[in-house]
Amino acid sequence: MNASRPFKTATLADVARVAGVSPITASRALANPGIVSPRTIERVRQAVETTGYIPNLLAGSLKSNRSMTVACLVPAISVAQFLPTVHTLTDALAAAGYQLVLGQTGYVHAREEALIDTMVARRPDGIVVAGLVHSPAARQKLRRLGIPVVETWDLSDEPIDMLVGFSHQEVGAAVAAFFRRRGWQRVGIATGDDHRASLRRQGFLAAWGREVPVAVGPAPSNLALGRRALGRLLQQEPALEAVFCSSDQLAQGVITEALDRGLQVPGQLAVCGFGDADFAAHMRPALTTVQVDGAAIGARAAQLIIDRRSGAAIAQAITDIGFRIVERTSTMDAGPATRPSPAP
Amino acid sequence: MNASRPFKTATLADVARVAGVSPITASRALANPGIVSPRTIERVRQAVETTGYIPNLLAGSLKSNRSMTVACLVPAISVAQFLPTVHTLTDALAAAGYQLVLGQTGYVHAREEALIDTMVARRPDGIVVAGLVHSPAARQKLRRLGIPVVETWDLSDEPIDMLVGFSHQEVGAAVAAFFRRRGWQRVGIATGDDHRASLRRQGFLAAWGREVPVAVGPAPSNLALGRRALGRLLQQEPALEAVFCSSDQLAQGVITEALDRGLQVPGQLAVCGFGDADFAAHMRPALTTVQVDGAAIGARAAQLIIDRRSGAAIAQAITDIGFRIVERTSTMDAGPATRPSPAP
DNA sequence: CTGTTAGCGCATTCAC
DNA sequence: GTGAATGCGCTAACAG
Repeated sequence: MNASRPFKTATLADVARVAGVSPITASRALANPGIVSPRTIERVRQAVETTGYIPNLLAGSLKSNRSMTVACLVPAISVAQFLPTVHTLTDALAAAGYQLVLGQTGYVHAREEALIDTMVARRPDGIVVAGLVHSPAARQKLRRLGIPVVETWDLSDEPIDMLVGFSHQEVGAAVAAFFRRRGWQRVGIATGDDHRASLRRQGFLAAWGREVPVAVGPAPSNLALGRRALGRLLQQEPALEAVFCSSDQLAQGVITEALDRGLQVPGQLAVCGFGDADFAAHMRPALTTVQVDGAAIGARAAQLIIDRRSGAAIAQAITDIGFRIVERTSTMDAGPATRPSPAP
Repeated sequence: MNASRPFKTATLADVARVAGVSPITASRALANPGIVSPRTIERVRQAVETTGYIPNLLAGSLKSNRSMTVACLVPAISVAQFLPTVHTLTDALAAAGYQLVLGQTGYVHAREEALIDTMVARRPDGIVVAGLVHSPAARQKLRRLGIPVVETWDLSDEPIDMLVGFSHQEVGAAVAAFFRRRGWQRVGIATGDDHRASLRRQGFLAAWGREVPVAVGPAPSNLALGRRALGRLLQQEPALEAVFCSSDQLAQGVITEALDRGLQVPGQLAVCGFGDADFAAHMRPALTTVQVDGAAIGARAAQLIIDRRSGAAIAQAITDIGFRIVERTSTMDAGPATRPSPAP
């Protein structure tokens, strides 16, 4: 049965003794084989085997000041949006020997600060944040500490350190322009209440030029919230022609609710999502959405951290990864021409 | 600009000097305030403030042999199935001062072993695995090390240490019994190729008593794979009445494809998923599925690790968390009676 | 290519 | 209630 007390393992000193070398030679044989003779390496390798040695990275980190960990802060791991980023980040870092320490801020800014303190106490070699760090105190602290920080999934002129993201206002503006090109007049927004979704809404409204019906629900949004949102939008605007949703999950709910109410999508209602989730292209109707390469964000964030720690110069501290609108069935053939006369 | 070299922080010795006490007193004031005088605590607290001290948990861990980290191994973070477990686990552990270190095995058993080695090198106070650890070498190693291990989302008579899960064979058998009660004869299975999905399929087939059409796709499954799977099932059995899917995402694909082909769901085809994803109850038709309390698994796993490390006796090393079939619209009103004559 | 010395920052153990 | 000494396991820095 597994005990509650700490477990005892062979140390590097044990390995060195068995191999008949000094501890530092054993250390080098394992960490830096290039500068040790092949015969010594082999002896150490065998000693590792017989002793069942497992290195203690905690001890190594203390001396070398490199913990080989990277902290990753997300609002909640269940937010589908960030999954490809976390996935790729984890893999890319693991390939370079880093482990990812996960923290959830829960969309609460106060917790963000406390969480950063806890994370920093473990001396991560870098911190990757989904979104920007909002607490000024936390920003200042991170800047002073000089830990490599990558903020992601957003854009800012003054990141704490490095940034990989895109402009949510531009996303909103692009969707507004797209809706306008289609000739839709009566449009609405179904959105989560998180920071980035709000930016997209603002961008949309600024480009659109006048107020439109908005249904706001708590983040993270899902299909059920989308269904409710459409109900509220239709109350405000029974002749609704198009809806911009802050996530594909929300869009799926809007479409489900529309079809359930006998509204054709497309035809009577057009729907645009955000995120290009794996189901977006394959649902019926196929969902028009804003595609963001979340995996690329994770890969670039990992590279930035690794480069920074290896002393390489960072050519570009801010990367705008962009986005594009993927037009699919959910926004086709809808518009004033095909729109039946508005309900009373 | 953030530097690539290690950052320098005030140490506990600095705090002690500023507070005019010895380092160990400063340590106690922060970690064990109960045995230090209030005046001293206040002086130390102020010294922490002025120095900007951030404790180094790495150093503390080395001495105390408690890293206050827990390793969590999942096939891939993007597998929606485990998200509630990881979410709850992270939060429950954080509340007790533990941080979660995330690792992805990628459904590759060889990587599982290497990943466990890497994780163990950081001396976690516990390891939580989504699923069972399959590599015998890794099992043996973990057992010998005596680290608290919680295997989850599966059942076994001989867990490495502790276990919180349920029987996938029983799930399959329960769905088979459910299908039989409904009187369906021509049933099929759409499934991912991962271990647990295979167990559910086996359980289904054993209870069903004879072979049925099966469409297997790569894990993790999604909507697109579900669409393809239905196509293949219909090739094998054009008069298909009901499909058991290894995930709700897969089921969503099967339903989408069915509706797209003009098959009514329910009415002509019944579909049962697995997992009770957030969208299952709200999609149209509402999805009948197997509900598993993933958050409860995470909460119990956290509790087990915390109890074990605090020396508490573990009353129950194996917890069968169970499951239940949630009947919704997707399996209603379908059956031989309403089934049109089979296609040629 | 290998070894010696020293110390990372903290908490345990023992003393007072 | 506080302090001094010691060492957790490893690696940087310097020597040879």
